[in-house]
Amino acid sequence: MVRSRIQIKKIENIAARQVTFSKRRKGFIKKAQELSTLCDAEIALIVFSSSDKLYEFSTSRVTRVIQRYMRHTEKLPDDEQLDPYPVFLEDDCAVVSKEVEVKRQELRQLKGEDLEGLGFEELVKVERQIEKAFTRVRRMKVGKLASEFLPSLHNTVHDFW
Amino acid sequence: MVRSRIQIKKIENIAARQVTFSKRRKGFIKKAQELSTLCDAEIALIVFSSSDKLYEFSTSRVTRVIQRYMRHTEKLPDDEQLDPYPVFLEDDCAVVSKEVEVKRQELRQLKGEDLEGLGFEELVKVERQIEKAFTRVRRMKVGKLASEFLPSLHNTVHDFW
DNA sequence: AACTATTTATAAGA
DNA sequence: TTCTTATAAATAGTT
Repeated sequence: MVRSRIQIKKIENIAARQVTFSKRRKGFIKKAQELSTLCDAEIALIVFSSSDKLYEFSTSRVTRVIQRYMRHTEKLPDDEQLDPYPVFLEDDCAVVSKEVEVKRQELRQLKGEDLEGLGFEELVKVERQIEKAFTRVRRMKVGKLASEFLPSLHNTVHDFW
Repeated sequence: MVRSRIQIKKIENIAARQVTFSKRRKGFIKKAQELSTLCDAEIALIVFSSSDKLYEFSTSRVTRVIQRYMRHTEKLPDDEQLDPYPVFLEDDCAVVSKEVEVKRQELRQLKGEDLEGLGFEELVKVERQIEKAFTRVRRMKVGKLASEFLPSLHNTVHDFW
């Protein structure tokens, strides 16, 4: 890039890394600012340094953009519905045992364990299930937060997402 | 910036704006990639064009960075391990039935269903479980992709970002 | 923190 | 959209 061209790979020297981070972060955020202004784009930018410091930029509130992002990504092709819940057939000890095994397996996979037997496509399905679950849980959590802990801040919290 | 210097203000001509957006977006995302690699930073980047199209970049999953951002700004406690897997006690039909119920409930919750009965702290736990599962599944999926489909394209895929 | 030789990004034009 | 190219901007190494 300058006095000499550099390789784009992690800078191991910590001091040098911090210097570069500081310089490039400045340029990077300037680019974000220019792009958003010139092109009327809504941008949110979250950066955690290797020393765990948070830097952010956004044309509006970061959380507003995040909210827009969530709305956008949740509209993704909704093919992949959750498999219909297996029907419980008979109150029979053997059948029940079998179901325990099935549930255990399904549960382990949703926990990200026991994945070795799955092919790529199946992994993608599991991933989508988890992604959806995550969205639902988070929404519920934020709702709880609002109703249990911050009853007087409904509007604030609601806007937050 | 080039043939002539420009003012940083909204480009009113739509075609020109789109051209600039396309060019600068590319450069901008490259800068994000370089910054994250050189400085070992975690970055998430969300861009909505003026025509409402979404572009994103992230060193990991966007929602992972968002979650870290939320933790950082909300200062949520970062403890909470996974509950140990419930032990299967007796090969007894009643117990098995009971376990089916427990598994069903756990499974529904991991799928993001049936969450009404949970309090905030429990929801945080479920969320973390899901987050971990997602990481595992994603890692497994990428591994599969590499080994099953693109054994000869490692470098290409790696260089892509 | 400043400097500056180079590389990189890019505005305008084709 | 893609390419070309002159010039502005960013920045690696140095001080």
